[in-house]
Amino acid sequence: MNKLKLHNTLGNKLEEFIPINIKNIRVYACGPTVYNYAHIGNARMAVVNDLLVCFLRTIYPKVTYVSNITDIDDKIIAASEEKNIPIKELTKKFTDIYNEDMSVLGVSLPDIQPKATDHINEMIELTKLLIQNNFAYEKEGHVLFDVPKFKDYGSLSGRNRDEQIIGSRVEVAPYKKDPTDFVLWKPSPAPKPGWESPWGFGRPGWHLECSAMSEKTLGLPFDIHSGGADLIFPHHENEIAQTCAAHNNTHDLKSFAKYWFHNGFVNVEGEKMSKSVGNIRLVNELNKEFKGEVLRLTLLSAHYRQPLNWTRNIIKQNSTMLERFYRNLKDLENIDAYKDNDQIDDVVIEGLYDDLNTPKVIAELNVLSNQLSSADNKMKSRIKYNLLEVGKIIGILQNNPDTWLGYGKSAILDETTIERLIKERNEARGNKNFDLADQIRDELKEKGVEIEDTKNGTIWKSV
RNA sequence: GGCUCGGUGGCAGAGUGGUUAUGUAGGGGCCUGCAAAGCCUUGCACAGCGGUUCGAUUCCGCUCCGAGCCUCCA
Repeated sequence: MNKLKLHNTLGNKLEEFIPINIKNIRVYACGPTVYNYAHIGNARMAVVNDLLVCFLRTIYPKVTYVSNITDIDDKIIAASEEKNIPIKELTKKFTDIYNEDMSVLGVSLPDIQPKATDHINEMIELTKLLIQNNFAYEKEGHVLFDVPKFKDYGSLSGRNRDEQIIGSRVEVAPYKKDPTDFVLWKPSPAPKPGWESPWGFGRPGWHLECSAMSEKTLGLPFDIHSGGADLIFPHHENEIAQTCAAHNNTHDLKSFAKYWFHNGFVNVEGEKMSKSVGNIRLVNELNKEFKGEVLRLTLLSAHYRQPLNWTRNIIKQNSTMLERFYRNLKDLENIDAYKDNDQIDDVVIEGLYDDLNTPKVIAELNVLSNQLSSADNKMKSRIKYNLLEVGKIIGILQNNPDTWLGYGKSAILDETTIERLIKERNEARGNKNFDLADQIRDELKEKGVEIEDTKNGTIWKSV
């Protein structure tokens, strides 16, 4: 029996996943700040977590997946002012675009997608608790978390407070008692948006929302808390401090979430993706050029914790691979997907159990694909079963092969015309008039129709 | 400066103390009138230097190089 192992950032090692409550696995992923189009890095987080949740669902009867939308934040305020669009309108627009773009990549909506602005009260209550427990203090309209009081601060990211102060490159705000203290609540002078609170009109600090929303939607403790690797510090470190301190569980960091799951970064053509370099790859743009399934497979072509270097070349390679799988499925269209024990081959599925090793899984699918040429019908049936069932988990190969490959569909020519031309060409071939035959083929190619002569006759597809 | 994580064949990317990763690209061949697809076949690897070992790409140490975080960031 396979056991799921996941890398836990809290402890920094591979651990067997043991659910808190086997009847309901609870997962929280830090979602996007919605002030712009999502880029391929956002997509990696969404796809990896979608895979995690989808795989968990094959093991456990119920999984509750929560991923938030951050809809109040300095960058949003700045974007709203710059574009002169009300914040609500801006965040609604980019939330919708985010969900749409992700769905093209085969990412399902989370079960709950809470918004920060719907949880201001919870954040205020949490802040009150922290003040009450003497882990937070108010100064100049700010409420700050008193980091030195939290002994285990830094455990997640593996750094200690002193080193951090020495290495710090930022000026310390005058209202902070300690350089590492962070904001829970801050003043928000009009026209900036804000809410009434015991500490005056203001808005929450960034880290507070995820502490509030995860507790509200999932209860404490929950199983897995995830996000991009850059969130380890300070965001997740601060979340742990807030939640544990608010509940006086400062000696048990796992009283918040048991497993911390982080995906690696996406680089672009070997460089960090950043606005200054101008190499941000937006999902919205990529979706216009490539099939979502190709992008998804490309995102899963490296292990989720490894950096992924996003280049045109790897998209092309994965596209070719995916097309081959679909050709396999096309060749297998008259074979039923079936396997005696109704189980995915162990050698194939074990990669997923081993910290979601998708490159291993994909490699094993290729091994199966290579066996097709010499397979009998029983074997073919098994291979088809594996392709489809594993594809279901990792989010590929669920389309109709004909549709995916473009067989029998053309945007330019109508079917009758194509069939007539193919017939004329085959007549020409029969008469050994190959010049005419090739001429017809070229003509079709020009109109985006490619033909293949198979032993069952000529078939055509759009390219 | 501190804390992480890496350096595998043209490219991408797993893994392992001794045996083929896998894909893609390239070479050769088969099939085809020719294509396309398919099939067969074939190069090319484990940054460097030490150590442990019968044996290391895999473990340990050092060196070099790269990336991320420490400030908003997926």
